[in-house]
Amino acid sequence: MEVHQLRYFCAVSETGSFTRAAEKEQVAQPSLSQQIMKLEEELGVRLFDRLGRTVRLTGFGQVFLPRARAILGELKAAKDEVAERQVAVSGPVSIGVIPTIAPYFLPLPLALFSRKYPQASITVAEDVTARLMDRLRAGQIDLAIMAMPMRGHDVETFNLRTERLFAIMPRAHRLAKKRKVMLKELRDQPFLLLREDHCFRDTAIEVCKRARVMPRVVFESGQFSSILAMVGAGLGISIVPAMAVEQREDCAFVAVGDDKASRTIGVVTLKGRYLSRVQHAFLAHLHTFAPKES
Amino acid sequence: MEVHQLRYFCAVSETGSFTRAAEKEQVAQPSLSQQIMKLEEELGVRLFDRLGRTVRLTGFGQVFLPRARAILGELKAAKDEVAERQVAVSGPVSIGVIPTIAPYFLPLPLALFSRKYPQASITVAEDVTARLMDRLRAGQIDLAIMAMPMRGHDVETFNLRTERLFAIMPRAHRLAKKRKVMLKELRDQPFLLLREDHCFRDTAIEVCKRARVMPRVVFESGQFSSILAMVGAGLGISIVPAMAVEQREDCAFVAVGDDKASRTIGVVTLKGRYLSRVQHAFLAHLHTFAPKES
DNA sequence: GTCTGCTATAAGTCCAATATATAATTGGAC
DNA sequence: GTCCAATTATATATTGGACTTATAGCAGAC
Repeated sequence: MEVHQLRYFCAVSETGSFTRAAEKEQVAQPSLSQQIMKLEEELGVRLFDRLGRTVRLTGFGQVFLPRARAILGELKAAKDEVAERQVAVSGPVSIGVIPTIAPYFLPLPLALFSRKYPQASITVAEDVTARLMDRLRAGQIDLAIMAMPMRGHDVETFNLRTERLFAIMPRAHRLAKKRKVMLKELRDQPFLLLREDHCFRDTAIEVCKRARVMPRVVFESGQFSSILAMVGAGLGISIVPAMAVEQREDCAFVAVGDDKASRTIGVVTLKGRYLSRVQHAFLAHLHTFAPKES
Repeated sequence: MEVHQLRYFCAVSETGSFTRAAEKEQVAQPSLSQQIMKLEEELGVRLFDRLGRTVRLTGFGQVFLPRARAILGELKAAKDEVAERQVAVSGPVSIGVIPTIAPYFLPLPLALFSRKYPQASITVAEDVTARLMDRLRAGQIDLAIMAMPMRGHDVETFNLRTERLFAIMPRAHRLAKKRKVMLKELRDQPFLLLREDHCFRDTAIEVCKRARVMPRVVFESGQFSSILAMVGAGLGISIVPAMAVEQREDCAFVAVGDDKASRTIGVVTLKGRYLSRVQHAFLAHLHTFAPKES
């Protein structure tokens, strides 16, 4: 049973004639006759009574006609819906962000995009890098915002921004008034760091290592705000990226002067993943937050 | 958009692999790949993400899948319904009968058929010959039972039975005691006849003409029972076919002795008209009431 | 690196839908 | 009855498209 057979059948039903149906369907009459016969053969019943001058539906034809029409209608509807979704910048966008970026970077781009495309429904999943990558590969999220570089032959990335690191210490700390601090000056200070699965912990430890400093960890948390509060309480010091810097009564932020004491964040997508119109639009939107390429 | 493309699409969705889908659909994998690509091209979107080892539906694919499944399901349902109607001796049978046959002949065959095929639903249209033929040609009735012969290149007929005619007169009539009567003996009798559009009126007049008798009509009706009552009341005499003969206090029935004083009834179907299983069964059932062919 | 498993591409085959031409049938005019 | 117009069915040839086989390309495992 083929689609064109159904089309021909409906055309004959409507015109009441093989000849006129053939004209309507832009096909030679014998071809149409054959296809109708083939359909009748497959169904095992005659669909039309050929009464010389005129052609009329049999009882079976009358039963089959509405179904054939429904099927043709649904074929068109299916096609239309896809086309509709294609032109409309609407539908779901699912993004993943690591916790050390989400609260600082995301609000603005998200708000701007939502205002530009009110039809888009964005879902944000906040999770650590490893699990975000799992979700990305599983197709659960369309893109992820995380720390760069992210290597892997199955992903594509671009950078959003690179930010300096800041040492954070209690107001009363001896280094608190400096405009800049070198990491080696922080040697032997008690460190407050993120938990192990957070990638910024690795970043912090990495830059320390580079400065020949082995941080002594006295507190671990899943978010900067806890760390800030603890530092403010005098528990120790820490390192945070620029975007986590905020005005606080109890804390002082001092730029880290070491070379390469920075974090780069960027966007990761799965290579070969087809993105819908909205998803693509969101990606393009994020691109506007990226540094100009020269 | 072709049916097999939808089948392939669903198969890939279910198996998550072009190769396994090809096996399932009994087709070479490249062919299946081509058809999927063709479908994607027609829709203008990618339906699958090809991610090396695995294949996954895109957002569009997820939208399209339920619709594709529905369409395939309805194709099958349409086919099944036709097949169902084909094997089952059930459904509508619409027959037409002239009023001078209906009450006498029809009850028995109808009852027997209904008992044999309880699923069949028979509709009887009682009307005069001309209008029955219109209905037959319009496809409103499947067959008609009427007086033979019925000529016409677009119909097929067979005879059911030939019956003698009977003169009907009041008990007190001078001819009432005879076993046989010739039409010429009825000359000058007041005649009660059916109305003009009833064919048995023509039959009666025809046999009279043959006997050189011009009936003087004093009453016309649409049914024999009225005529019988009037004859019983002494209004005059009439002629009826054998099947209309019944025991009555007030009437006497005397066989008409003239040659060819008979009526033949038969079944008419439209040539080239397709009959469903039940309709055919009813036709065959009527055949069992026909005289044996030698 | 090699091997395996998967999809895409290439080239050729073959069937089925199509077109053209014509026969067969019917309906209507005469 | 014959003849003509209209319609569908049949015959034959063509062609387009789905199919096959073979192979390339690519990712992942080892």
